[in-house]
Amino acid sequence: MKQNGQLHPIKLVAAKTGLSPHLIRVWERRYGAVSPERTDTHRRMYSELDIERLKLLGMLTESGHSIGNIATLDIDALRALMVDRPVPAAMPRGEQLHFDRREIGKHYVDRAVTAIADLKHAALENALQEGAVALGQQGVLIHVVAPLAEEVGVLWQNGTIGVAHEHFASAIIRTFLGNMSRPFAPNETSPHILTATPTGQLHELGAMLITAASVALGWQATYLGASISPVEIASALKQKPARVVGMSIVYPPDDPNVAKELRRLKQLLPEQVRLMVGGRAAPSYRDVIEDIGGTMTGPLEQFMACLQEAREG
Amino acid sequence: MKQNGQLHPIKLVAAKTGLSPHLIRVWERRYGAVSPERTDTHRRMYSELDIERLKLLGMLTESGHSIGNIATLDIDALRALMVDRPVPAAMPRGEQLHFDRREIGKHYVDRAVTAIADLKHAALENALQEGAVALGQQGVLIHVVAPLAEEVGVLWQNGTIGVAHEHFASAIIRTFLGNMSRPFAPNETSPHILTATPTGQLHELGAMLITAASVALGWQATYLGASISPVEIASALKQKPARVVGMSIVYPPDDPNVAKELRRLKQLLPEQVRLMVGGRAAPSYRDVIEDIGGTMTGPLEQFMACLQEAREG
DNA sequence: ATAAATTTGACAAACATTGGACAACAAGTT
DNA sequence: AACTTGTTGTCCAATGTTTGTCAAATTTAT
Repeated sequence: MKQNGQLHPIKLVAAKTGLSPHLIRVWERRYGAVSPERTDTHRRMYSELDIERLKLLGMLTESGHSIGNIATLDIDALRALMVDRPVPAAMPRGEQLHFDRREIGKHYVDRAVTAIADLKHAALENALQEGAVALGQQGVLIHVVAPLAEEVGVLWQNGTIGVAHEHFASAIIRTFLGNMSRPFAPNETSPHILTATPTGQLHELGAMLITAASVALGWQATYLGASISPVEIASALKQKPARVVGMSIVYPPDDPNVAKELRRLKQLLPEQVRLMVGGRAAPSYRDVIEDIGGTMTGPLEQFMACLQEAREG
Repeated sequence: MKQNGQLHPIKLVAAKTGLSPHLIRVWERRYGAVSPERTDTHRRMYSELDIERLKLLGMLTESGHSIGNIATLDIDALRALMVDRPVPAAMPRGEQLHFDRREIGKHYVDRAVTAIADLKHAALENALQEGAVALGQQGVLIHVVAPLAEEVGVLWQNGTIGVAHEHFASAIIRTFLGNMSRPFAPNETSPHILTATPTGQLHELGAMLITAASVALGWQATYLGASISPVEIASALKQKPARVVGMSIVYPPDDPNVAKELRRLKQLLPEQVRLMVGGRAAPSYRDVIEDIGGTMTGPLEQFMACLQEAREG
């Protein structure tokens, strides 16, 4: 560690924290937010820790906390609050909509990732729930859950988090998606879709995402799960006459078995049933998919667009 | 599981819940929906629990409930409403009490099995939900979900239903269990338990059952998932100091690997952490479990009894 | 000398609070 | 149809509090 941490003058601190020197002094005077050292000529000199503190305070006030209430909390309490902070509402409202929804989504993804790393059940759920409030049902799927799923996959593969974290996250995300996929009004008229993924069970999240997305668009979705054979799907189709079969392929980017299964599936499907394949790895199978008359969709957004279109067609 | 006694100003609450500050105040004035603390200058300060309440109220009114009717319900009732479907059709009320709880459970299991065979999402959910109403949280776990999980396993192995049905059922049961394992009130004092299963991902349900059961008994449970290595568990224990590690072993009745893993686990566990192993296949490993000083529990009921006892010990 | 920091007091903008008023809507009644 | 009655979200005005910014006077750096 740092035995004799560098001390920094206020101007530098202001630059690093994005706060004005004025403000920093006022926070000190009024609320005792920090207590910097002084030179023998009364100049403030801030430690790294002070800077960290001020940065946190800046972000937290930005997102709605009032400075008077948090100024004296210790640094761990501040960090704890960061986990639950909502998206800064400070922007002029008009712009907020213009602002990329992806930006807002990122905020919640960050929160979710932190929660996962800390194994914080409630915090993860809150992040998702508040994301749903901020972005709407469809928005949270596209801009929070989908990127989060990928992020978790990445972090897992590069070892930043363990399997336990990954499963912990999956369980909670699945519950969240499951709640979303609850059939709303049992509306007889709305079209059906069957969802599944041909690949291993690890990648169920993709299929559940598709399911939730379908429900959000007003379809009646039946989720068949992972590692489903074409025969199973065909037989399920007899019980649930669906207009579309949606599949998600997330991982193996080039598996000849998957290609084979897709062809097989097409043979077993009735004529009028449309096949839509999405998920991260879908592009790798573009040729096969087009060959058998299916629709390849990339990111979730595109899948939803296709689904929307299929509804009229 | 907010350990934070922090209070939040109305602005922040508004951002987190998506309600306007106006509306929050009006709900308080007219219906007593929340009773926030006040600062010495009369400003409202909301607890995490208040926020949770308001979030739920917001979502429920959004989906059609009238605020006047739900404003004063307690938080558990609100959560129950979130999961509620319109149709509470049921059993003959009068006889209900006389029956053995197992008998009643059977009724719901039957309904659930039918729903699974027909791929009826709503019907399956209703069966579970109504089972929970009739038998209570613990009762539904012991007498409905646990037997149902076994039944599905059997039907699947003998080919009566396909993988698709099995996965379909798993997804919905998991969501149901996930909703049950939602951490309740921020209760700092309740003990922690980590749950997992060492075997393949197919048998997650067992572990989730244990998790839900623990929560029903007032524990704070962290679900780590399936195929978790001893190392993972030990490392998770550093983040979440738990008193008990609960494992579920459902399937391979005699796997030397599992035995090895269990021994390994014991080595890595701190002294005071207790190990409890349940699930269908647990008895096959009785020797190992006793050897390493763990507790073997058979059916879910027994697991819950042990957990109860461990709470005092 | 010019630029930057410090302290103090002052101020305006943003934010909260209370209480009342109002429009939109749904349901039941005449 | 017209009229009541009740519910619910929004808005206004008057008052008070919190917070960011500024100016003035003074001291310190370059």
